[in-house]
Order: sequence, then C-alpha cells, then structure tokens
Amino acid sequence: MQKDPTGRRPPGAAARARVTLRDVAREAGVSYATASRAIHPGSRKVNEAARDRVLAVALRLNYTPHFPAQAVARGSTATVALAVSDIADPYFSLLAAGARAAADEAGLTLTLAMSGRDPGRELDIVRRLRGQRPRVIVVAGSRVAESPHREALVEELRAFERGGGRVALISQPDLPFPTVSLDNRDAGRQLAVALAERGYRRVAVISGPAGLRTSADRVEGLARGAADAGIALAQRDVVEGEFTREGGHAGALALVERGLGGIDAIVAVTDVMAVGAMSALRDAGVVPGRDVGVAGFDDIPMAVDVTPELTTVAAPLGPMGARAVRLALAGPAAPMTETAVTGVVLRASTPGPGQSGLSDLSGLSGV
Amino acid sequence: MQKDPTGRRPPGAAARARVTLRDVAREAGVSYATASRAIHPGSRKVNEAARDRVLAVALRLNYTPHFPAQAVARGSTATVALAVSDIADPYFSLLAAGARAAADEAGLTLTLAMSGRDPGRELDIVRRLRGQRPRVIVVAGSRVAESPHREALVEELRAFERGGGRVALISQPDLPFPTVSLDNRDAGRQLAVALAERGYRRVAVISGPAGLRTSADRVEGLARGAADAGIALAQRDVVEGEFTREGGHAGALALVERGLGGIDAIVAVTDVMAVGAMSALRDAGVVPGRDVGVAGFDDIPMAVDVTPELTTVAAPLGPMGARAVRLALAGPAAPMTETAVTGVVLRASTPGPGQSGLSDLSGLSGV
DNA sequence: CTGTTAGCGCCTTCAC
DNA sequence: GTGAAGGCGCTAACAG
Repeated sequence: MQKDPTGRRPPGAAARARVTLRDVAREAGVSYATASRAIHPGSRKVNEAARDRVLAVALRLNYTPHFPAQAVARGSTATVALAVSDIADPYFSLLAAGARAAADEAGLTLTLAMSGRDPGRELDIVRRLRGQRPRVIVVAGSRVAESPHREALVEELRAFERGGGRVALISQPDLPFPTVSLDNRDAGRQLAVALAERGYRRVAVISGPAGLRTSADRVEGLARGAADAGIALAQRDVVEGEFTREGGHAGALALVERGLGGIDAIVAVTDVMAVGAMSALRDAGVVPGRDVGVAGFDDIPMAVDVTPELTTVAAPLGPMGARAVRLALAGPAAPMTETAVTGVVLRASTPGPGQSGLSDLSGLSGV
Repeated sequence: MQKDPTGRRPPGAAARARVTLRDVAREAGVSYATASRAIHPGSRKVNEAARDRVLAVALRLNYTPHFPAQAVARGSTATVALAVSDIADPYFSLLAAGARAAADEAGLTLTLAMSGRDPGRELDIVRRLRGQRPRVIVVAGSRVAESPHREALVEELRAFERGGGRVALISQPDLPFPTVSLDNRDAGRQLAVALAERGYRRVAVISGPAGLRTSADRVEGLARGAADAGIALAQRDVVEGEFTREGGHAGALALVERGLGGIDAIVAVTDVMAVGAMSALRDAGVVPGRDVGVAGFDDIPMAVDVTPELTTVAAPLGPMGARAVRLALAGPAAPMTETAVTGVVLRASTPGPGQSGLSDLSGLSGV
C-alpha cells in the first residue's frame, strides 16, 4: 500500500473526493457560515446573489449535506425509527406504509428495523435504534404478557425520552407511553356474534403462542361473544400455533386430525394464520366456506385474493401506523392512548344460511 | 417559556439528561479516550479493571454511543441503505429480508427507503440516502427504458462512490454498477415452453406499463418461447396494466370483456398481477385453472395460498437481496453482474391435459 | 497501557 | 448581511 506523502493517512482513499460544505463555500467565494445559511431555507438573512451562487456551486459539485454531522451539531436527527418484528408480514408492512406517510408529511425520514419475533432481540433493536438518535421511536409488536424483557424495554425507552426523544407504541395500552391500540377483545366479540348471526353454532379457534397479548385478547373476546350469543366455543376447541402462516396451517391440521366433529367454523387470530389454515383444510379435503366456515383478523389485502374470500375483522393498519408517529410527534399534549375501530367484514368464507355454504353444511353434517 | 438561567439555551430541555461518553469517563474515573477504547471491542489495550468499571458505569447510566457522532469522527457509518419502490409488495419485502440478513452478517444495519414507484422520486430518495453516508446503497427497482432520470441517477450514484461509498443494483444490468439481475427474457421463454408442453396453444399476456424493462423482457421472452414451441402469442393478446394487483385485475377484465376467444392461458408478468387477474376472472365467471390457465413470475409466498395454486417462474428474491449487499461490500474485486437462476414451477393454475383444476375442488364434494 | 489533543462536518451564537 | 470561532460527541494519532 502506498503511504500518503503527507504522512497523515486520510480516512479513505476517496476521502479527498468527498465534497464538503467548506468546498462549496470556497468555490462560491463566501464564508463557511454564509454557505451554511444559504443552504438552509430557514435563515433568510443572506444576500440573494450570494445565495444563488452557493446553490449553483452546490449543485455543480453535487454536494449533499452530511446528515450525521448535522445531527451532531444540532443534537437531533430528522428520522423516525420504526421497530417491527417482520417486515414481510403484511400486518407490519401496512403499518410501515402508514408510518412512512406520516413521517414524510412531517419532513422526516423513516428508518425500519426488524427484530424477528424475538422479544429479546426487540430490546436489542431498540437499543441500537436509540444510538441513531432519531426524533421518534415507534415500536410495533405485541407485548408478551409478562416478559422479563418488559421492564428492560420500558427503561430503554425511558432513557430515550430522557435524552429528548419521543416514543410511541402500537400495541396493548399497558406500557407508560403513548399507544395506538386495537380493542382486540371487542374485535373478537364482534366476530363471534357475527358468526352466530350467520348460523354458526360451534367454533374452533387457532390461537397464537400462549402469552401473546394480541392473541389472548382476541380469543378471550371470541369466547365472550360466543357466550353472549349462545354458541359453543369450548376450551378444547382452541389450538395453538405460531403467529405465522405456518402456525395457522399446523393448527388447522391438528383440528382436522383430531376430527372436526360438530365444528362448523374455524377462527384464526390473524388473517395470515387463517390463510394457512385454509390451505391445510383444503389439502385435507375439507373445503373452506362450504364444509366449514373460516375467519381471521386484520383484513390484510390478501384476504380478498384467496378462495373463498376471507371473512375478517378489519383493522385500519395503515392509519394506525400514521397515527402512532403523529402521537409521538405531538408530545405530552397528545392523549396517552388511542384505540382504533374495528369492524367485521363478512365474506364468502363464512356463508350464511341462505347461501350455498351452510345448507351444504347441514347436508353434509352426517359425514 | 422559562428562559434558561445560564443564558445559553441548551438544545432541548432534556439535553442535560443526555448521557455522553464524557459522563461515563468521569464517573468511571478514567480519561475520555480510555472510556472510548474500553467500549470498543477492537482495542484490547485497556486495563481490565478499568474496562470493567467503564462498562459497568455505561450500563448503569444506560449509555448509548451517539452513532452520528461516531459517523462523523470515523468518516463512515455502519449502515447499508436499500431503496425500494414499495415495501408492501412481496417482491420487495423478500428482497429486503435477504438484504437485511446479509447486512446483519456484516455487522451493518439496514435502512429502508421507499420511493413509491415514481422514478423521479427514486432519484430524490437516493439523494437523501446519500446524505446519510451509508457504507452501501442498494437500489432495487426496474429501470425504465430510457428515463430522463437515468443519467441523473447514475451521476448521483457516481458521486456517492466518489465519496467512498459502495453501490449495488438489483435490476437490469445496464447501469455501470455491480448488479444482481434476473434473466427475465429467459424466464419468459422457459414459461412459454412449459406451457406449450402442458398443451396450451394460445396464450395472452398481461404486461406492466410500457417501457418497464422487467415487464418488457418477460414479454419478449414469452413471445420467443411461444414461437420456439410453435404456440400462439399474438401482439393483440398482450394487454397492459399497472405493475400491481389492480393492474392484473384490470388487465384480465379487459381480456374477458374483449372475449377470450381461443385463449387457453393467461400469463401476467408478476405473481402479484396474476393474483389480481385470477380474482377478476373468477368474478367474471371464468374459473382459473379450469376454463383458462394462469401463470405469473417470481413465486411469491402467496402463490401457494391462492386457489388454484399459481404456476410461476421462481426467482430467488431473498438470496438476490443478500447477494446485492455482498456484491457491494466486496468492492471492485467482485464481478460486475450476477444473474440469478430462475425455474418454472408448475402448479394447479395450469393443469395439464390429464388434469383439471377446479374439478379437483368440486370432486371433493363426494368426500 | 493511558491521557492529550487534533480533527470529523456542520450549526450557531457573537461580534463586526 | 457576514465572518470568526466555539462546540456537538466521538475517534485516532501522538506522546508519555
């Protein structure tokens, strides 16, 4: 390797080529400070001619401000960081899309971090995010009932706030931060009642891992709704699976292998799981929407692309993502928690009595 | 507002609470530099006792290094930036997941930026990304044939490289940067031949917007394959749609309204579009997989969740994302372009002569 | 091994 | 309006 003749090795071979504000200033024949002011729309106090010159030079040199340097000088960045477990899951990509829109609107850039469904790693991610000194951190993900990480997460987020950062959660409203949440219990109840009205009498549930609040709440709501409506939802008709398509698949398989018995509807706690369940059912020779009703939660776009189209409880995921960043940005003035409204969307996967599905069902009930 | 009694207003009310490395050093009774060294695993040259003390204090104070400051001091960051058009599109989320894995592996953090399918905005995004001084910028997206932005994009990326950054593209290999690409022409050819072998004689195509290279190449390949195999793919059987589910939907609708005539298979240039097309067909009373074959490209996970399961040309999206960041990281030593291998996956949406898609489904009624 | 001391690129008071 | 200069938090020579 060639040594730098000056003796002092520059940070990188290409370092000389990095164009800095100082270069722009020199080239434009103004001082460093003036160049800085010219570039920031905020400070109007610059001679128009000089400003134009600076801007022209900047453009010609293809200058870009060094964000990290700006961050260090200003003590804050122009980003909002969003932590999700899995960006490939439509649930989270919808949240992300909404969050991005809101960030954009506020002139901020969205940074995404994926934790990969492990609460320990989630903590890690938040730690790392904190290092970036974003203006806002939004954590999306279902809190685990009583995770040992819970306290640590709270402390981490608190520390971030102490440093002047803003926090918002998309989750259950049980952590001391502004939170956008879904009334999962009520959503479950709504769905159970709707199914009862459509004539279903005995529903099985494919739940997520024990302890996952979102899942537990939905199941609880379903049970309550079933009780209210006078239909059956037995504890032993609840099977557990991962919070993924495969979890739904496995859950449905378990149900089928055990024998559906009188079960006329299967509810999975997410659409993603429901889709997996439908696939498993079909493979097992049970036709969703005819032999058995199927429903999910969230109303992801895919719900209308599967056959039959999936009945679900719609959640305004995009708006929720946006809401979270606005909540955080609003600061202490904002309400502590906001609950999004859900609504049952009945589709072909749970046909009513008049439709082909249920009548077939009664015809087949002897099977 | 209360004025700060010192006269000098700190950057933020909470600024005092921001714990810096200096605080840690003081508290641990060592010098600033030593504290820095203690915290970086790289420099082993620190008294163990002192190091432990520093680490303990850091933990107690919940100290996080200030990344922007590190970036400014070191002249480089530990991030790789990925620019995609739409993160909610499975195509891109799969790329992103793969890229994240590779970044992780290299100890880097992935930053995602979405441009939203507008080439002008894509340029904008890259500009902004450049400001973050990531170690790597990966741009994923189909180049438009001869966009006026093309030159600008190249210049932007060049400037980034001049500043010491690394670049990789996931795209057509026609820009002067390391590129991971798909042989879309060949993929199209493969699919056409496979369809011919299954007995299809006349195929229609739902393409993306004119000028989108990915789309154009796939269509061209299909045409060539069809010609080779002696089956029909008439120019007038190619309809254009947006590069989205809705585009596929609209395209299929157009085809149906015009009258399918002798068309026995419909190929959409992406799975996402194919899914939309299937939905439209179904609504129009044409059963995919029975009345007409349907196929797509990419093999997104959803392909096996729709009914009938979708025939497609599989692309290793995740690995491609990973490959791109590795290519960029490898630097000049790396090959300029890498082409991923695709393969046709035949599924129920294009049953062969002996089979029949939907009869499978109705056949189940005897169960 | 450890402390001192320049910077890194930029913003922002403070005088002129 | 404009320039000089201090400081943001941290890293990395350079001496001890």
